[in-house]
Amino acid sequence: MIQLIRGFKDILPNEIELWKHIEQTAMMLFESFGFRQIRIPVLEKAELFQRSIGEHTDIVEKEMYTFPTSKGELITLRPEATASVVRSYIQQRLYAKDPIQKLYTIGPMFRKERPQKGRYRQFYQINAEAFGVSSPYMDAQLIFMLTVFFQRLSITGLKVHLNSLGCPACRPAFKRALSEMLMERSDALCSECIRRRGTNPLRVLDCKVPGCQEVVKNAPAITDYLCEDCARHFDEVKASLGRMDIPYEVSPRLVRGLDYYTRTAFEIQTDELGAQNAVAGGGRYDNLVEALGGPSQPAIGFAIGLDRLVDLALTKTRVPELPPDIFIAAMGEAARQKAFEWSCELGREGVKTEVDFSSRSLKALMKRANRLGAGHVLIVGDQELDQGTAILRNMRTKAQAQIEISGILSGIKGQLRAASDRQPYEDGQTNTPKPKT
RNA sequence: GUGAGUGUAGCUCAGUUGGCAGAGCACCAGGUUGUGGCCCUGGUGGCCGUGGGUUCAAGUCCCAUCACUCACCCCA
Repeated sequence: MIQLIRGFKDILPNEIELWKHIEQTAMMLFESFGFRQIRIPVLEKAELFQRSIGEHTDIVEKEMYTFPTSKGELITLRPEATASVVRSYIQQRLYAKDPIQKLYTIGPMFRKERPQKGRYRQFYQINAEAFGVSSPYMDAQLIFMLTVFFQRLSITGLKVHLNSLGCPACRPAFKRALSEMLMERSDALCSECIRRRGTNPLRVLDCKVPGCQEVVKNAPAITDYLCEDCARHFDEVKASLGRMDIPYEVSPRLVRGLDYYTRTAFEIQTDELGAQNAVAGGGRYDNLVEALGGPSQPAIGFAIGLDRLVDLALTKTRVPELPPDIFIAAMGEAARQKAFEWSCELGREGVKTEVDFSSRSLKALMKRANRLGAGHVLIVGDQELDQGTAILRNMRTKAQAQIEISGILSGIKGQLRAASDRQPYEDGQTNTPKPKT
């Protein structure tokens, strides 16, 4: 048997209803906030990610799927979406029409990590990026939008972690102070952190090795080193969140693994998913557009981890079920021929129809209709064809009605409409079993 | 990349000191000759992850390998 690749997975129809529900919720909400969808490629030049994410990040150092083309150019399966959206913003000159662009995108990302709960080598994200706005209101609005999103899905138990990473004006001073402090405490650091200390000292801050945490406890806080502008920005983000009653926690050791972040960084975490607790994360990247060869435009964005969100939503979010409106149970070849024609017509007209073309007993057909959760069954055999009528059974009330075969399609639609008027969409109190795949 | 755990029917799992591979659910059929769910009866379904070794005999013991799971690292 050929198996799928390690860390990859199939998402089966049973789960897709939930995925669609989540995606549609996001799209509707984000569009209410002025975001528009963009679709970007899954493959990009390796250089795009190296330059945006940063050479000394875990992602670039060891997690990217990178291949040479036949011409020898290195291309990479995107490990994240922001770089591509920025590339598109620049390449398509979206800024020329209007520097303010609010964009969202949904799709798979790829990172070659060891898989575990909530972490796959192909995983899905919803990304939102806002270009051309430097105001802290934008930061707060994005976070607000995220919290509304999770509320709509009835996801509870989330916590917003907030930090500011400063800017090129103030971060170096902090880095220096941190680096010096880490040098003094070399004895207590893990080997990984000793290596990182030189290349990317910020990363030592969120190391979970007990020894390192002990050291980090007494480390300087970046929020104490912010320059005046960054401090004011951070204060305004916090005040704005407060104004909208968004609870948050300032986490001075939240640094995030991508180099391009400036100022605001945030993560939305849960404690219900095991070790992989970040459901969404993002931050401001005011220098990235220019660094990748575009105009000097600020930007901020976030990514939602769909796989993890689906895990949470599995127990929390109600998804409307969509069982068939009607199942056609036909006995005998002549009846099956009719069933074929009617099911084609009903499907074309948007009536959710199931039919079984095999020659099985009525009992077996009824059983199948029941299992599929069909609201009605149309029963037709030689007797019915002779009489020019068929039987329409309401599976919930068990009521059966004769229905004329001439003009049967409009007859069926009328009956279904009447039944759903009497029994409007409720909160799933029917005893129809969940359809299986 | 590192560590631990688990691989037996479609699914969840039993399988004793090594001795004929099992249960529940699901599926199919019958009980009811043309009417679903509940009940009863029967049936289909297995390279016991794979390869090697020990043994008269291996699902069981040993070695290797692959896969999955969880955790570390890091993040969505």
